[in-house]
This record gives sequence, C-alpha cells and structure tokens, in this order.
Amino acid sequence: MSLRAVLLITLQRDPGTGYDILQRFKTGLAHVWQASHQQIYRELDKMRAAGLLDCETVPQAERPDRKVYCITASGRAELDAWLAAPLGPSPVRQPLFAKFFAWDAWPADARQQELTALQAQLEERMQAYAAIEKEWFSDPQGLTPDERAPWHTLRLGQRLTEAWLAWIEEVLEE
Amino acid sequence: MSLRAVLLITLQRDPGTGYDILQRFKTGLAHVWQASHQQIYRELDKMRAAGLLDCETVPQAERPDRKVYCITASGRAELDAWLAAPLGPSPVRQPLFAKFFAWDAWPADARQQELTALQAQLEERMQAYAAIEKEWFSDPQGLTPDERAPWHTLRLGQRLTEAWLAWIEEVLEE
DNA sequence: CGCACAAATGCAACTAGTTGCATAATGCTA
DNA sequence: TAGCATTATGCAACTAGTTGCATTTGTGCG
Repeated sequence: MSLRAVLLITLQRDPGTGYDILQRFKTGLAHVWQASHQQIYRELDKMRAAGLLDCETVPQAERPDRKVYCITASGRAELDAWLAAPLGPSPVRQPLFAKFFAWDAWPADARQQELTALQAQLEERMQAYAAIEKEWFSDPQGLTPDERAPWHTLRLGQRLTEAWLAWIEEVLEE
Repeated sequence: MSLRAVLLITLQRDPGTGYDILQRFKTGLAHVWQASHQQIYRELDKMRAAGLLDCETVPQAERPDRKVYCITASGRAELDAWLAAPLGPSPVRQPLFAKFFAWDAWPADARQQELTALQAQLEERMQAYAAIEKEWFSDPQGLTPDERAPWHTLRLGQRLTEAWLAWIEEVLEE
C-alpha cells in the first residue's frame, strides 16, 4: 500500500512518467522510498486502471513515447485517507542481528568484513546527507514549515546513522 | 532468504516445532525477526523438502502431533554459507518520511496523533529493552563473547530507539 | 454452561517485491 | 567502430509475506 501512497504524493506535487519517478527515487526521495522500474510501471498502470491517475501519452521523435501520469480527484481522496490513518507497526527483520545470534558459527574474518563494510557504507551515507543539507537546507530557520518537513527526515536519517556508527565502533573495539 | 537463515540458526541451537519457533519470535528473537505461523510452517516444510531439515513427528495424547524439526548437515552448510557471505544493502522504505514529504496535505491533528502514538510505542520498547537487559545481561563484562553477542544487538536497539525519541521530541516542539 | 484462549497444524488466495529478459534509438568513449 | 550508458517502456516467472479461514482438544473465567 505504501508504494501507492508515495506515488500519489510525488505525482500530486509534480505529474510525471514512470521513468521520472524512478529518477526521483534515486535523488530527492532516495532516503524515503526505493523501488525498481518494473514495480513502478506496474503500479502506475494498476492505479490508472483503478481511476487514481490520469495518463497522457506524449509521443517523442525517435524515442519511446512518454506516458505522463497525473493524479485524479479520486487519487487525491485516497492520498488524504492514507495520510489521515496512522501507520501500522512494521515487522522487525534484522538479518544482521540474526548473525549475532549465531555468533559462535560466524567466522571472525567474515564478521570483521561485514562490520567494516557496513561502517564504510554508513559513512558514505553521512556524507551524502551532509551534501544534501548543504545544498537544500543551509538555513533551516528560514524555511516554511512545508519546506522544513523534508529537512526533518534528513535529521532523523543523520541521527540513526550516527547511532549505527557509534555502535559499530563499540562492537569493533572487541 | 533471511527467514530461512533465522530458522536454521534457531534450530541449530535447539531443535523444535513450528509452534516453538513462533514463541521464540515473540520472546527472545522478538527484536531480531518476526514472522506469522503460516510463513513459518510453510518455510519449514519447504526446507525439509530441500533436505536442510529432518522432521520427527511426535504424537501427543489428545493434542495435534508435534513435528519436531532439526537441522541436517546440508542445512548447517547452507547456514555457514549465509554467515560467510556479506548481507546486501536493504532497500529504503520509510512510510513515515513519505508523510513528511506530503506535509501540506497532512492534517495537523493526524500528524500529532501519529507522532505521539509512535512516541508511546518507542517508550514501551525502551522499557522492554530495559527489562530484558536486567533479566539476562545484568553483568555484561562477565559474559562469554557468545553470550555478549545478543547483548550487542540489544544495545543497538536501545541506541536507535533513543535516536528516534530525541527526534520526535524535536519535531513535536514545533 | 458457554466463551475465550492456548496448544498445534495447515490450505488457499491474495499483495508486494525481485530477477531476468526484451525492445529501440541516441550519445559518449576507448 | 564496437561497446556501454541513457532514455523509455514492458512481460513473465519467481520469491516473500499477508489475510482469512479451518481443525481439534484442554484449561480457566464468569
């Protein structure tokens, strides 16, 4: 259900094609939602069939046609309903924790490798966050509430990533 | 794939039935993995068919038979392979962030309700962590490395939950 | 007594997401 | 000039997880 909501949100802000949305998932929405192009195209088509979206085919010279989707009144109603309803709890699934519970069977070198790889990945993420913050949110106090909201999600991303990094350091010290 | 690995891990430690594993997912493994009984039973049967598990049916007087599963050599090999291979990155899917990106369409009362509900849930989780820590890990320095590993996962759970709570407070102050 | 809950298992149908393949033009680069 | 990335869409088959229903007996509660 949530992919559908995310598509409604982004199309409500800006109509676009499946490909456009794929690009958004790689840039501005990267720390919100990710989905493959197959999933996006399929979901958009289902939503159009359900009357949540309108679709206009724009032919292009020498390129495949662009199918530009845009939200309908019924799509907007579905989005409003989704926003009003509280999110359910998401099930816990931590494969890394599972490895910790198999500590005695987990080879020390694999352990080391896993944790340092994760560390590198998290540090990269911190840098990506910093770059986004610098580019878009250099003056958080000067933003409208609507513009501040995405900045808050960035802040949480930073807090969580910092917590992960501190923990990895603690574990690696052993 | 990870459910399979988690089942291998817990059965390697202690053979048991699907029902037993369901109970473990509700207690000791609650912050590691969660799955419904249907998923567990189905996966166990598939794993038995694939030769990863042995199954012994224990008839009980006046109760449904218990099917006790226990890991085979080939199951153990699969577990070792899983432990040795680094985990892939998990896709980002944050429905709450999505709501923040639809800030202007998100009614203030729904927002308030969502965040305070989440806050209550996280505080409950902190208490659950504290209870587990008190019961099982009151002396972390006195544990063997193997016993310390689950304690580390608890510590990360605490750190992440604290980060969430601090963030919610920051957001609610607006 | 009747009702809910725990113990113990399972089928069937569904939604969500992944993987592999296919098409077809343009532009870049080794 | 051959090969690879980008733009733009899609089918088919698969794995993973959810939801709803069903069975059978014992135990505790009001």
